[in-house]
Amino acid sequence: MATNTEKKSAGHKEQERYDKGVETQERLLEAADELFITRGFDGVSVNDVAQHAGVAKALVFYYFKSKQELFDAVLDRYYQSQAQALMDAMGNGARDTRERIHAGIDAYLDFIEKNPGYSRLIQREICSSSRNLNKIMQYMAPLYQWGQSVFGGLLRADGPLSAKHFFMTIFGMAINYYTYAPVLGPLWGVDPMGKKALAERREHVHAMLETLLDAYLQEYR
Amino acid sequence: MATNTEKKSAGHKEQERYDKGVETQERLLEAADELFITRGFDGVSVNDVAQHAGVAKALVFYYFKSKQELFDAVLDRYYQSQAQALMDAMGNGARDTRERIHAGIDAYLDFIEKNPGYSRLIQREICSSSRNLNKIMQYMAPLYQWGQSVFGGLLRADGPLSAKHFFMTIFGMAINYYTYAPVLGPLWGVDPMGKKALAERREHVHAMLETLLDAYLQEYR
Amino acid sequence: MATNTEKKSAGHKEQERYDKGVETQERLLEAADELFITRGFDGVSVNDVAQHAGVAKALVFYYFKSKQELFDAVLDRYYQSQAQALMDAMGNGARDTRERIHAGIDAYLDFIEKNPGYSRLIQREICSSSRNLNKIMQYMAPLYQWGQSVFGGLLRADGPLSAKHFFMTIFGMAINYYTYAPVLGPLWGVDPMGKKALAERREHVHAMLETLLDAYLQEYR
Amino acid sequence: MATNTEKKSAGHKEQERYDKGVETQERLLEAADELFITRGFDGVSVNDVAQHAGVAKALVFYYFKSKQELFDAVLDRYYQSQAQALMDAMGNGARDTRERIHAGIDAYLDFIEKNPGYSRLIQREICSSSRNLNKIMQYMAPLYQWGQSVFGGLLRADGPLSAKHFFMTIFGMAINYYTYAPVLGPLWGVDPMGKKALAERREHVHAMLETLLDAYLQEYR
DNA sequence: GATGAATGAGCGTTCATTCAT
DNA sequence: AATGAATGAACGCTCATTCAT
Repeated sequence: MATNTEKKSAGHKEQERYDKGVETQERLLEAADELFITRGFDGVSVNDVAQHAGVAKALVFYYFKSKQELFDAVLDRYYQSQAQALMDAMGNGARDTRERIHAGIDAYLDFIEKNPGYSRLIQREICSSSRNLNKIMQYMAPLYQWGQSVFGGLLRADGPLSAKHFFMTIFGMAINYYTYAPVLGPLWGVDPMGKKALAERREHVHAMLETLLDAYLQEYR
Repeated sequence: MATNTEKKSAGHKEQERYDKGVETQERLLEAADELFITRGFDGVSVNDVAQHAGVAKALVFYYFKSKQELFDAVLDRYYQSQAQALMDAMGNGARDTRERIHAGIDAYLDFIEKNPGYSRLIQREICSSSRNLNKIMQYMAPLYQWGQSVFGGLLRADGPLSAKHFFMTIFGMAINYYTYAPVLGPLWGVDPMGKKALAERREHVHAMLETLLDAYLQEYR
Repeated sequence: MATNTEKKSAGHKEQERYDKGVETQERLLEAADELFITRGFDGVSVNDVAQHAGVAKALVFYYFKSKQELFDAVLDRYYQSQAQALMDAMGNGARDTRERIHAGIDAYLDFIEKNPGYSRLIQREICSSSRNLNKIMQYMAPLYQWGQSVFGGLLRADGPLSAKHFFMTIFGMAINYYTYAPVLGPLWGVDPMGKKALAERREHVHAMLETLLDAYLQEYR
Repeated sequence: MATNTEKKSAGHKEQERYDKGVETQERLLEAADELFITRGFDGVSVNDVAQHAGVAKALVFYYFKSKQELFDAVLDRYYQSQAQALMDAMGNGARDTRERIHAGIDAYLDFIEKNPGYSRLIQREICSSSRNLNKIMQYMAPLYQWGQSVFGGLLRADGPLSAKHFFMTIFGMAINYYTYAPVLGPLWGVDPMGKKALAERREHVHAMLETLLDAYLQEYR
């Protein structure tokens, strides 16, 4: 089966054949990505995806054995190719706690700005509870671990001022702007995802963060 | 709308039938509410709603001429019957700014805790951009206005420390805990919607708020 | 719901509405019957059935919640409306054993001749093992009981000359002619389901039966 | 067919490839055989067959230009390689009529016991009338001829006691036990295809046969 | 006000088959 | 000889919606 003996060392013809499948699969993922993000799992039909990718509907099932698996593949692609890079950026450097926190938030904001669709996709799935819950846990886990790694040692584990509440507060503060962006446009009269607006928001978040850190992490300044 | 416009008095037969109709419509709304909240617009069929309400499917179209209109009606019911009450609570009293802010946040948290489904429903719709955008604007507008009314006079209108950013930060801080509740359960090992956990969260939010107000609204103490 | 108060005692208009559904369901069963018999479960599509009945495909699922249930309904209809009549005919009368046996075989042959399709349907399902096995058991059970009731007392329970082997032999002798009828036509050059041929076959079976009874049930002559 | 037509000798590479092809085709037939027998033509997909054989789906169409032709090939393989052997066994020996009949039945029972799947496959096709009718004729023809050769000279050609009825009776008596085997298991509480049960059944058939021969072929004892 | 009957369009999925390599 | 890629048609089934009563 995979013996592949002597095949004349390939040449570009061979290459073409091999690439064809991969390329098609990639095109399907791309199409699925765009559609799932804007309309959600139930709002997208397999036909939509196939048409958007310019292939026959049956091909979707040739590459992904079900619609659900295609959806998972879209999520996994994000998770694997980019969330990892995010964690790397958050973790590296041996700076002090304050710097690590600011760096971590920056890395996370970088990630959201680069993948606004992914954030919304995840957010929507969370609102639908149950289904895909473990996929979301997979997404949250590294973020939460980062939160524990920076706040865990400084704040108590329970109560209103515990590390976990702190983390959720900062997380919400950071992500909600992007979630609500489509509404903020008409409301504020500016493009909230424009370069200038994003920089301004980032500055705001860092300022808030600094204030809170001043208040609760004084000793680690 | 619910003003019950007398209908020629009619005799008790008429009255009975009229009441029955109102009651049926109410039952349909109730059923739609429950289902749309947990599964979203595309995840619920008209049949589901009718069955859940215990009436014939065709009745859905008798009372709401399409599925979309039923969905809108669910949203409107919330908006009209409850969001208004929320705004009232936020606005009333002539206390000083700090108190008004804390009172406003409390009123909003009360509302979310009482209608956790609605929050998620709205959040999900926001993630789907475009569709129902004006419905969401309708939801956001009074909140945003409240934000302007308390922060507008104290902070400048633009830049990283403007009122609008402040509002979004507090809003995100407050709502995100509830949005992520389904994930926090497994992650934290406690029921995040339990009485004790909710009280703790509320206390946390007020503490964060106090800290930020201390830093940025000193002069209005 | 089922209160149905005062509906003007129906009249033919009411009657029409009621009949419409029953009639359509009946037409679907009729169509399914014809098709399943000639082509088997897997050889017939729901679309085929609907088209054959002259209704929309979706109606099939309105009346029968799956293709399998439609199939079962076809089988049940036979079983209930006719197999019962068969058993009645086989059981009644207080004649002696020989007469009861001949009468039973006659009743069975009557049944097969009247429902040649059903026999073949059952036969085919038997060849496909497993699936629908209990449906077939349901069909066989009364026949087998009859066999036991007439042979059980006269022959031993085990061994080559036991009642159960005797029953299977007579059963096979009787039914196989009808199963193979489509082949016998070309082979014999006559219509094996023609009136004359059927009478001849029946006479043959009785003759064989008589011979076997002479040999094994002498004492009960 | 399997005469292995030398193909220019070619060197071992050629030979290898040729053998591999034959072997693959054989493996496909084997897989198709198993599947068609248990699930019927419509219950098996080309994909099933290919997977069961461990080869690519497209190969099925390389060796058998359609699914139907693969099905026919399965039937033909049985007919050619085994039905012939059956006929040989039935025909050979120049013993007297009685012995030839018993020997013929034994050979047929041997065949059924060795190929229980084939019998059911044929039986199922018979129940589906029309389709594949000539394939079935091919199967029946030699059996029928054997029947004519042993009974034809002794009994009249027409009427209830004619050779053809006699043949059908014995044929049905013999084959039906095997056809109904899946039902007899639950019904009798024993494995009807177990060694002991088969021997018992065979003894029964010979006993019945003997009784009938005693009655109708006395003069040829 | 309320229902059962009916439908066409679409759903996710599988089919047998073709083709370039 | 053998394969992966590709497809159009069909599969069983559900959908939102209409209509006569």
